[in-house]
Amino acid sequence: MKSDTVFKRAFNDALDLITKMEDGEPIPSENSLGKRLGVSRTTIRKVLSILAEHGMIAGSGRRRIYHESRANPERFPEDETVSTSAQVEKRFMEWMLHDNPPRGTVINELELARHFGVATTGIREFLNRFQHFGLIEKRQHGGWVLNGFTTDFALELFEIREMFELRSAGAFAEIPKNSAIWQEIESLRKEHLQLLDDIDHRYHDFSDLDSRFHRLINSVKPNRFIEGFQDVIALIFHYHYQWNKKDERQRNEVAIREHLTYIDALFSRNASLIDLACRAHLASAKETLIRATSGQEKVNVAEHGGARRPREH
Amino acid sequence: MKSDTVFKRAFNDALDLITKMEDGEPIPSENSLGKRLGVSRTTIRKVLSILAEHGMIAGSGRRRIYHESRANPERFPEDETVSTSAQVEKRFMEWMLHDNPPRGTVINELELARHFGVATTGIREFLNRFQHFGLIEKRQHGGWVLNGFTTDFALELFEIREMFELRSAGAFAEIPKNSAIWQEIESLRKEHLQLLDDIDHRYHDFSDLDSRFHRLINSVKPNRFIEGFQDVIALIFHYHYQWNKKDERQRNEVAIREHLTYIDALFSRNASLIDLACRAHLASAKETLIRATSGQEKVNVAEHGGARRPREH
DNA sequence: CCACGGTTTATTATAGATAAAAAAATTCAC
DNA sequence: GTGAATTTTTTTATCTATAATAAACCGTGG
Repeated sequence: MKSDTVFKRAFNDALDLITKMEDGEPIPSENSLGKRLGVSRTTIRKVLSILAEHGMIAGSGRRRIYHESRANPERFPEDETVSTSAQVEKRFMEWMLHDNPPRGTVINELELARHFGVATTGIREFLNRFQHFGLIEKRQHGGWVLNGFTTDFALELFEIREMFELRSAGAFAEIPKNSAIWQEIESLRKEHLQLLDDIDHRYHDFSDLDSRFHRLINSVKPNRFIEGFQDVIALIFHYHYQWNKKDERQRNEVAIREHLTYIDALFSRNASLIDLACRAHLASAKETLIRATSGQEKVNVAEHGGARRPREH
Repeated sequence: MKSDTVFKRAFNDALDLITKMEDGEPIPSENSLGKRLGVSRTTIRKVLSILAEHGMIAGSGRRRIYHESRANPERFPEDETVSTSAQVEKRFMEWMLHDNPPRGTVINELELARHFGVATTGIREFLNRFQHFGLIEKRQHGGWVLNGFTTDFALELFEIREMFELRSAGAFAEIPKNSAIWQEIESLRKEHLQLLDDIDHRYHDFSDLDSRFHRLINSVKPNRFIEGFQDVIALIFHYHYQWNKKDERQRNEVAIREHLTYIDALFSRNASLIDLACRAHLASAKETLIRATSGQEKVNVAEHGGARRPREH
């Protein structure tokens, strides 16, 4: 059965919205609410009907008004507002990056499902999507093995990341000054400065900004495979930032400054300056990630190759 | 319910194996048969018991012998020996490359499932795995859209392919002469020559050789993301070769000769020679693929970017 | 007429169940 | 006591079912 997480999140959001209104103020139309909260009208109607049951909405049809009441219904807990698949991703990544299970660990679908409190279908679906992130691998007769969040992983990830980003950043040298992209860069630059200004309180906002910045750079010459790879990067870093609290403020501040240098280099439209700034930033990001890995040694090539799943055809 | 395709293929294979035996010859042990056919003993036992029912095997336990009989049991049809997921892949790729549905076509799971004669789960699982091949994309509220097998696709594919392969091929200049890899290359070279020798009859064997050749090149400096990308390449070409029969013999002959030049360049361990041969071959492969695409124009960047699924976090 | 609420239909996300296949444990015969 | 066969247990592949959600359709009051 599909979970009603969409409804629950919408309900919470609607509650926040509605309690800001004046007593007696008319409720916006179902369509506009739907658009505002990013859900369908079906869901909005469900939310409204519950709200009405609680006596927070009076009237019906076109004549609905907010009715301030002491009966303040409870918000749904945050956990229940995220979809099963998102839950699985979160729990899995936490296990992976936090508990750091050794490479070679085999993954048991049923066990994981029970552990995460979801059906096996959810696990399977996740594993399939997650496959190309390089942290797990299919075995010949079904089943999955962990590759582990190792130094190898970080090195291979960054080899590709550097290739892709140097290619994209390099393209900036050729972009005419009147291109719209420069404004986007400039506005990101401002965001960086704002964040830096309040770094002591907002340092955890960097993860998202980082992802948007690198995506923007790689979007100048769109390539779906590079964009797909950005998803890998974003996922790894998203969870890595969440977990690795050590020196977080400090690390993020350094990274912001590197970004600013990088942005200046882009504006200069000088190919070698760009190249330098790009390499410098990526090298430092690599360092940070590698320090967080389990540092297991590289397996020899033969075993590595042999473990690969033979394609079927 | 899991399908018994493994059993059926094993049965067919066992039939082939057993009918080559002499009357009265003892049957190999269950373990060795299992190893030989690549299935578990459980499956072998099932096969043997059916074979015994047909009177092709006499005796039991350690004393099983082949008993030639006129009761020649029928092989299972080939269709029933491929797993559901493999079936889905095949049918989907055929639809994609052959019927060439226009980009933007939305994919209906239930409809596809009925059309392919499988449960929706099979379709979902395929779509999830297939996502990163760049031919389909997730929409915001669930559902999938086709990106289409377009010229754009081919161009983006080859941009990455070239990046990766130049990186790997370049590494050959540094490999010491006594490395084991040179023997592997040499043996592939011989296979190329053999194929060329009998090109009129065996030209369709090139697809597999091609894939093995490029995988070998990219295996010198192992990187899981590059290996993953080889899967994309292999899949596209596998089906492309199957479908595009036009000038097939001719095209493959040309490609083989390019490979031979490429191999000679590798043996030379001269970086610029290698670079040249690699580029030449990839350019010609790109040409071939592009001619097969539907040639739809590139969509503008804004729309392209906008269609991307926003990550949740 | 047209934007909005009411109603119906289509589609997906996810649970749950089960046979097939693999793996492990046990027994047997020489 | 060893290699093979038998039995049991574990795990996956795959189907079916259904609530949640989105989307389409429809009538009506201003």
